Amino acid sequence: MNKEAVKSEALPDEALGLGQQLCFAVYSAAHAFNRAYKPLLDRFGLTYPQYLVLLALWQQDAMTVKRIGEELGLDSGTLSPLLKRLEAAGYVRRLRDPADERQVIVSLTASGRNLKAEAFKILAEIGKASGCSLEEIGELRDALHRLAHRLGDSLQED
Amino acid sequence: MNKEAVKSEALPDEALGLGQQLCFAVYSAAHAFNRAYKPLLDRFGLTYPQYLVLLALWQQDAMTVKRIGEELGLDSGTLSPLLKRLEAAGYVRRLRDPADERQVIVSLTASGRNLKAEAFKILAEIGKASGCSLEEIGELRDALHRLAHRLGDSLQED
DNA sequence: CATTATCTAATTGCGCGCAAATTAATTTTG
DNA sequence: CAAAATTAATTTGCGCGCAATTAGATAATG
Repeated sequence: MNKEAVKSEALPDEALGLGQQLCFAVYSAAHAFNRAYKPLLDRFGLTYPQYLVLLALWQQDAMTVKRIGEELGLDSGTLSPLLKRLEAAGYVRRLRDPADERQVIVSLTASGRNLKAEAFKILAEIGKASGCSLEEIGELRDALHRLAHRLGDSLQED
Repeated sequence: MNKEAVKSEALPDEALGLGQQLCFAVYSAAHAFNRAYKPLLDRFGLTYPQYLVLLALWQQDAMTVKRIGEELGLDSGTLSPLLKRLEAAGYVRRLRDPADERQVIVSLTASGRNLKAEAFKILAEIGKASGCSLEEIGELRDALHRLAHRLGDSLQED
């Protein structure tokens, strides 16, 4: 009776180890980024998800809540209160679209636009902390995007 | 006046794009894993972080809250209520260590141990959804672990 | 041996992240 | 054009994740 015959899944016990799991590596790296960004963003009274919204708006200003949600992969239940806090902090404005009153258009304020210059410094600091070359960053990033898309696609197929 | 002279940071505007950022790729992949695991874990009444605790306990049973926190990178503020829910679900027991009453030892119940067999199936499903070869998974995982450690180290140095 | 310091969990408060329900506006349709 | 269906955003409820505080136990110190 060999090993293969005993375990039909062909997965050894160690396969369940935390350190073996890709999902846990991603989970840990996400938290590590959060912790690394925190002291850099605290100065501006921003959280990391709020910073992501600003990144999206610096790329393309005046988006609807739905559009921002598509960019970040978040729903309005998450974004509505987050955007209110960003507005209270003075970085964005929220205005109903006169052409379609269901929609809310989120736009940067002058203060929000000014923050973009600081973002380059933050990016440089994080880049240094990550200790990755630009090539390494590019490869990792693309591999993760492919992974996320495949995981997302697999949800539809059920 | 060439481009380099204009921008002292030497970082082009596109560098701030969401799609360019490694941190956002990690953030998105983490959420994608969460969403992929959700339907698989719902059957057992588990959340993804609770599943991670079980992974840790299958590897090494009867750990203190502090030890589990070191394994997962979480503090007692997160773990205390999470472990109470895991106990209420019948998967673990929480007992004060008689030798040191400050510590709480978390152990698997029979029900928690039995779940390990299901975890192999979950792992196989996620592995399929990820669409990664074992080599690819290994490389990505190791690259992310190195990244997380470097980001964590950089917090000490300030 | 009593005081102080340290350590472990638990608790509180706040901001995500998501499901589900709600409200209001627009579009589709019969 | 009126009724029904769809859409966008908000709200509610719950579980992380983390900072800060608290309570209780142990260790270190004078």
